[in-house]
Amino acid sequence: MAKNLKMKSARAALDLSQDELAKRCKVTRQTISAVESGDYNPTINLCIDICRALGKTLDELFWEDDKK
Amino acid sequence: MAKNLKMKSARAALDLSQDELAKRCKVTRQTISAVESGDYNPTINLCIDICRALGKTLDELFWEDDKK
DNA sequence: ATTTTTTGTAAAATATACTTGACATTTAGA
DNA sequence: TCTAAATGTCAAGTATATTTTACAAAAAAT
Repeated sequence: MAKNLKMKSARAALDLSQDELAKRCKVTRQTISAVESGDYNPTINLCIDICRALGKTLDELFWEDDKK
Repeated sequence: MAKNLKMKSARAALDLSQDELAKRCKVTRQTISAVESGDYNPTINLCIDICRALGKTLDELFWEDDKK
């Protein structure tokens, strides 16, 4: 799976560490790290929590409109 | 959790049964039923598969912008 | 009215998301 | 340099998403 660079840059834009984002989403730093590195299939609720913490929507962080 | 009526109506608009949608998403009918009834926390990959099968995006089917 | 399809739901089993704890490496600041 | 914060990753455990099998009821079709 591809790395989630959109999420990584959205987090960087807010100057948040993985640990800080993890706390706001009530998961562990390892989980955030795994989601960003892309070798993961997180639940929609976690994705929504991440989006809210980063001020983005699902489409902005987790949707790829290129076909297939 | 609230029922996912956006998903239910998107499926109805295409005249697809839960079973048919389930096959296209490679999950069981029960899983689709649970997602629609809302007492569930599906994975993002399943959500994406459902969106693609129904011709919608994540924001259209799984995002609530009015929440807090 | 009767059959067939669709849907709701439930218990037990399996697959996997997520945690906990830990250690190594990289990056940023002093 | 030196140090601390940030990140990558791994193994083992726990929580939960998803499957399998099954039955009953609602809706649609004949």
